[in-house]
Amino acid sequence: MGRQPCCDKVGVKKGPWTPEEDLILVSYIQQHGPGNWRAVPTKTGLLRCSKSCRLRWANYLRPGIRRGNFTENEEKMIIHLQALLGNRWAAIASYLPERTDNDIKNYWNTHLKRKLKKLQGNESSSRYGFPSSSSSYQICRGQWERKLQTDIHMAKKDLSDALSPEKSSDLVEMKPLNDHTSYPKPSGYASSTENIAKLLKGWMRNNPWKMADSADYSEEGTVPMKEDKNSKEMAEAFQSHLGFESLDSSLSDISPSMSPETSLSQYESKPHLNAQSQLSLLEKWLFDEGKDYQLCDITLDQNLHFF
DNA sequence: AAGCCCCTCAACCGCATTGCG
DNA sequence: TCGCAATGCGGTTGAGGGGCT
Repeated sequence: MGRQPCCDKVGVKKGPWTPEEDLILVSYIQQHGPGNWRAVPTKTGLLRCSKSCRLRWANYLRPGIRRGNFTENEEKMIIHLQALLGNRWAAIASYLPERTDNDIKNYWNTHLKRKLKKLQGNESSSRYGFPSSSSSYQICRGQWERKLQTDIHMAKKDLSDALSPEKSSDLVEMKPLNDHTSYPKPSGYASSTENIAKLLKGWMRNNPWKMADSADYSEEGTVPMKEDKNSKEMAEAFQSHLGFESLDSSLSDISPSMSPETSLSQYESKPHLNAQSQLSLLEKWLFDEGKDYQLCDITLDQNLHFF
């Protein structure tokens, strides 16, 4: 017996979303918060299936998404994570909080895959300058796996700490780290989402499940601009909780601290603290390992072994 | 200017997983 | 424990835009 379709196919609209539909969806989520997608089409009158609504929100309308212009560091992270995790785009995306899995997947398929293949043809010219013997590759994988286990263990510990009663209240109040980076304006129809951004303005302010700092949501997809002393303190506390110093500036562009919107989305679909913890751990690992352990022995062409 | 080709990315499809009664 | 509904995820498609001839 076949699975029931997620929605009645009759009368369901398909294809690109119009600005009007976006506005309807955003206003609904503004009032009710994301989730219960099944109810969205009936409650909003949108002729879209629940999955389409969820996807539209998750990949496009959700605040805090950065689109296009992947930095070189992001590129490196994606390449390494893809080698490590395979095509688990959602998992990879959890390490790049501003990127959606769909975006990463598209970027991989359209840019990186080709790039790697090109480089494979030119084996001697490893862009990252790593050796490519198979033995070092095996050692490297083993090190990656051991390191991953350690990180998972640490992440679990973070989680259990976070869930302990005496700490949980602190964590609820923990604010995201803001670096006040402006997100680039989306392209294409996305520019129409300036309207959406305007609609979203004040959303966090009125939202019962809003995050701290939300009152400063600014126009056109930028993150809040106000420096909050408390958030700095919390950021420091957070980093000390993780047990290492601030990431260096090379990381800042791939890990710009999370905007309230991002935090919101993480509350929606990603484990906030744990994901952030793992993110930081992995970032540090990815960019330190190359120096300290020569762990990044995997050349780009070796990544091809994984797909 | 017109036609063709290629690339990008938003969105769809279907399977997997999770949650709940 | 089971079955169903809801949600998540990854692969794939196709519309639209840009570049080239």
